[in-house]
Amino acid sequence: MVTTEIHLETTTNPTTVLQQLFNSGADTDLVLSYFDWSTRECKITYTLELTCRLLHSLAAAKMYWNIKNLLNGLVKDESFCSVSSIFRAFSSCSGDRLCDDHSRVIDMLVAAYVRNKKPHLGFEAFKRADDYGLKLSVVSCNQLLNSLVKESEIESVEYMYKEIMRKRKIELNLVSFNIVIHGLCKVGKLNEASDVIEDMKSVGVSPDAITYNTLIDGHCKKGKTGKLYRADAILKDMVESGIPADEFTFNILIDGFCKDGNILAALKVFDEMQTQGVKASLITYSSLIHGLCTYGKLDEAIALSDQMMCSGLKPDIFTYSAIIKVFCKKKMVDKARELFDDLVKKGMVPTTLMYNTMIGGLYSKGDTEGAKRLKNELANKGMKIDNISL
DNA sequence: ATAGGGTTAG
Repeated sequence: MVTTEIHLETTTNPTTVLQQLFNSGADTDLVLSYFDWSTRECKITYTLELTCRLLHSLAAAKMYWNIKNLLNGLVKDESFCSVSSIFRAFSSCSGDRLCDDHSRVIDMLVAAYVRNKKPHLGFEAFKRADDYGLKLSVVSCNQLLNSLVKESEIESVEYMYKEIMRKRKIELNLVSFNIVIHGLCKVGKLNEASDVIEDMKSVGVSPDAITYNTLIDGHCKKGKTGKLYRADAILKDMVESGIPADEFTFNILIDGFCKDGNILAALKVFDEMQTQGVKASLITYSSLIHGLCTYGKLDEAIALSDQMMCSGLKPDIFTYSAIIKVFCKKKMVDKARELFDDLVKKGMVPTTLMYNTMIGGLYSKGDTEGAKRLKNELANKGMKIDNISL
């Protein structure tokens, strides 16, 4: 049995105690206990250097859960430590060169920024990690890329992608490529997205259904004339590569054709979907019902919503919204009102747009009283009608 | 998983 004796000089300064603990080679568990206890009881904030020294010890001891907690605290208070100060503290607290343990802490720092909704700081950390020769993991990179896509920070996504591909130290995987392609499609950079598909193939990563679906959706949502033609061509590529269209593919195409005003084509895809044994979902029905409503095919829309109910699907807020719109447009306001009450009863919260639709429907039927009641209800929730349209 | 895991549709 090994016993470590620690000789502490009589002192009341927690910083001195912590330093002595480090220098005496105390167990990381013990150092952490003292760090936590003194932070809590003495309300002390240690210097970034000491904190980083602790983080490094924790990494060496593989105490990752503790690192995660500590980093969460650091990241929440960004006035206390900038990204650059953290890196500086790391290089000054370690005598030797930065090692794998440092990489791991910095990797977890990036993940902490993402968790705390600060992707721009994660991006800064990504750049600095490279300056300091630290290697991030593909998991943290993907988390960062994904949060940058969500924030529509596509320039940063492109920068990261290009740097990683140029330096070839981090090996991107299928998910990484899919995230980058999604980001590019989101801002309409469809050619760049296709280039990424070529890149991934050249490094031996094969596109999957998500890759193709993302690109197809990109073409449906962007581009003017012939956009569905291009989407169709990608679908052909997809199937030829041995990847069959799935639920996402069909839904993307159906919505694409509906938004393009080509209801017949959308219905054809809907048929094909069923022929191939892919089950229609709430998303399928809400796209179609919405499309049919927009182009005045109200009876078909109602028939489809009946079909949906019969298939055992329970409408959600999106499908309710589409069906209510259909009934209002058909001046079957009682039926619409019934559904409106129904969804509220089920605990769903109507959107302002749905109130607008209902109020518009009631007015067009001459039910001024009913319209006023709903208007008041809306006002009581602090919401406002903008424009009433059907 | 040495911690941790990310992507597509209304």
